[in-house]
Amino acid sequence: MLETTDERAGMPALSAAQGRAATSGGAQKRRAGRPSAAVLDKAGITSAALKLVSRKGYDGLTMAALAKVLDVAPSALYNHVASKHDVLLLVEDHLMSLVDVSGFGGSSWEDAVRTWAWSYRDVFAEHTPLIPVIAVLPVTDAPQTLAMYETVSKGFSDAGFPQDRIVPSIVALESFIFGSAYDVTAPEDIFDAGSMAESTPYFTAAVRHSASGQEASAGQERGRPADTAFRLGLEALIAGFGAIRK
Amino acid sequence: MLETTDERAGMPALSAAQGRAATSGGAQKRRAGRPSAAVLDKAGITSAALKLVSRKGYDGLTMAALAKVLDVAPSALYNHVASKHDVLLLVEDHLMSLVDVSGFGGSSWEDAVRTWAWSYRDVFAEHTPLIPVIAVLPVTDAPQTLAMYETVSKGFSDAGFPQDRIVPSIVALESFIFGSAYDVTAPEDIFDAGSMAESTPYFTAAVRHSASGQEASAGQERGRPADTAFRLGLEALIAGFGAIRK
DNA sequence: ACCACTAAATGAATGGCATTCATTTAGTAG
DNA sequence: CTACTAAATGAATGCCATTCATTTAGTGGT
Repeated sequence: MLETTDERAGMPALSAAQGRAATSGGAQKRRAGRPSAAVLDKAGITSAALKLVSRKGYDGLTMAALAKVLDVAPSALYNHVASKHDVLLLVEDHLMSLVDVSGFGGSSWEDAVRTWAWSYRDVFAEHTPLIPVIAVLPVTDAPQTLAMYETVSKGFSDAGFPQDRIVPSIVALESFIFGSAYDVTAPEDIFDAGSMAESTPYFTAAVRHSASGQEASAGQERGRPADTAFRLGLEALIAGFGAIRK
Repeated sequence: MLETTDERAGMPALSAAQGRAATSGGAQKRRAGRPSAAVLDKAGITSAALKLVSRKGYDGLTMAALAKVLDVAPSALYNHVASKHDVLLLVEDHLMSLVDVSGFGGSSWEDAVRTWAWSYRDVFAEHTPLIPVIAVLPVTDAPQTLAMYETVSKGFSDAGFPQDRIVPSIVALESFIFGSAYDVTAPEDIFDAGSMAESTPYFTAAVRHSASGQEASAGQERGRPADTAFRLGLEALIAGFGAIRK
């Protein structure tokens, strides 16, 4: 009990506890005490948190704001999650189900990794504040995350990876993906040396030429500087790891 | 004025504004009003922040705690930095000077990159809360950071990299380094699937075999799981990027 | 020598935040 | 009927970054 309350359905995650704030104008407040029908559950909290994040960003994700969206007192949340960190874990695990692992099983190992890595990066580029949470998250209590690892592990195994290289390879790819997700959110002028440009001639020249290298792919899909760097690194990792297979 | 106050010396960064709290028992408080000799400066704030972090971690780095270490009222800090974020930038830039770029110029490009990447990862593994700050930090107001980029850019240029590939290559390496820094801090049992192990056979097997792969290097230098993954990824990137050179 | 200005400190707010606790009410097991 | 547990409210609590009015000290100009 206590943890199994909402894991039954798995996917839908948008079931109970909606509409009150939407249908009623949020007018008459609930009186104190347990309501006849439960207002909150983990699935509802998760989807409300996602809505809130997409509207207001992670700065706007406060327990108070979350409670307001759910038309509930902030303290009520603590009957369902132990802390704000818990809420972030719920969100994180939900996002993992959005990562595209469909290539494993169908496509070649190389193409499967490409599809997986790009979608993984894209998902978390929109949620970089979760990266410190994920990167250190024991997988135990994150079913979607575990499911992703299982699919990817099987893909590597089927591709002929020696057993003892599978986890390190995945970890290395993930590290690259997390770092690259930050890169997506960096400002365009991140490498503008400003007034110190004269004292850094090599760097300044390299930045200038990378910009002109970009012009070729202007208006293209995946043509931002962050995409160029990601593609370059990813292809190197795929080539390097591909050579490990027997 | 206003920004140039402490950039003069560059390296030492441990000069002014010390000892007051250490020598005097912190007994008699300073009376209000500007003191004859300035108590605070950026170098002092930076080194106090570093001390505080090493003693109490980043959770312990609060403006109040920092003020206490410096024997000053919290509001006094705001005469020297605009925000806590500013303090983090000072710390970040100082840490960049600890990254070992000495390989560029002496060693082969491969060895220089190895030295640089390992030390970069090691430094920030101890300071992961700064990663979200760095990854998105315009380089303009971070002199040490800029200096590092200059040295590395020159190393890549001298090694025969085409100009338009230098920045993307460095960015890709950095992304991998940042992600890998998190990995160092992950708990040992991060991949323990717990009760769900039966439903994830491929993943569970891979985790088991990666553990036994580790035993070989038990007690070794750079033998932790995070080190294995980092080496694997780094060597793949070096090999892949090395092929770009003309 | 005086005056205006700026720089650097104190100390007292301010508002936001996560979290806790006492209380109330509703279902449920014996 | 009676405990007990679950799920809500609402009123604290304590911490945190930041701001502001005030005080004092040095500095440049006349």
